[in-house]
Amino acid sequence: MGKVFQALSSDIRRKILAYLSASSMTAGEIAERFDISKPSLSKHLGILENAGLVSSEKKGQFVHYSLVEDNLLNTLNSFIHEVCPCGKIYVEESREKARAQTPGREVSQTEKPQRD
Amino acid sequence: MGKVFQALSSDIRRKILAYLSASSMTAGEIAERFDISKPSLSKHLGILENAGLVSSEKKGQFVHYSLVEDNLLNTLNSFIHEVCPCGKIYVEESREKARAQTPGREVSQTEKPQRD
DNA sequence: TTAGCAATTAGCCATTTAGCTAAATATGGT
DNA sequence: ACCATATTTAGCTAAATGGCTAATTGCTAA
Repeated sequence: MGKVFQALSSDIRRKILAYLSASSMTAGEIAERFDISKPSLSKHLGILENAGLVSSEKKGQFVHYSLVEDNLLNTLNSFIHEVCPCGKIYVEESREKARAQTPGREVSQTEKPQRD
Repeated sequence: MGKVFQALSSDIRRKILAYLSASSMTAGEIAERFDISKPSLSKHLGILENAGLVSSEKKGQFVHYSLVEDNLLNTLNSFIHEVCPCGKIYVEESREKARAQTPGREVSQTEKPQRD
């Protein structure tokens, strides 16, 4: 778990994860998007992959990278349970109540994403 | 948000957060628990406080530290929505289905905590 | 007011991190 | 075989991190 948080501690690495959220990309495509040299980016991708947040597949001379969503979600979730094992349910219940009482007004970040 | 992840990237700082999850403590009490000098620990507490993950209150010659649960939950949640905005609902639905089909068997980390 | 304890700040050193350029390692096309 | 392209590895430097001890600040109590 330390490796995951270490990986997430860098601004550019979090941006890379967000950039990969919609689709897989080659190392080159990612490097174009961010103002950084290819070797530097390669190292970041290596760190993300080593943390299990990203997976790579070589296709010919290209390497395609994609997000491993499950690892991210599971790690953050298990961390939350480690650190705030008791308080979480009250926060959740509070938000549910707020949602129920003033529907459409509670638009916090923690609200469930809409169904398509 | 960068500050929060930076703070979370350290092993000992995550341990401190976990240690504070049950109750507030003075800097000295925390320092006793971890094999580290008081000045070093003080710096860690400063980083956690600066990130908004911990709050401090001076009482006489002691400084009491306590966890700020909300900031942690909100930051992680908003990050998740940033990085996996679309896939999350499918993961959730999948888990709900699994839970419905084999009640009592699905005990993953992402399951809701029990009501007292 | 002076002694003593809690906590933080200052100053120092070793290690790690993040960036770069140049070189090496594929792979594909001619 | 040979050259061009994609990516990673090597090797370097500057800056950040994390630890320590010693010194400082603030408070309590004798």
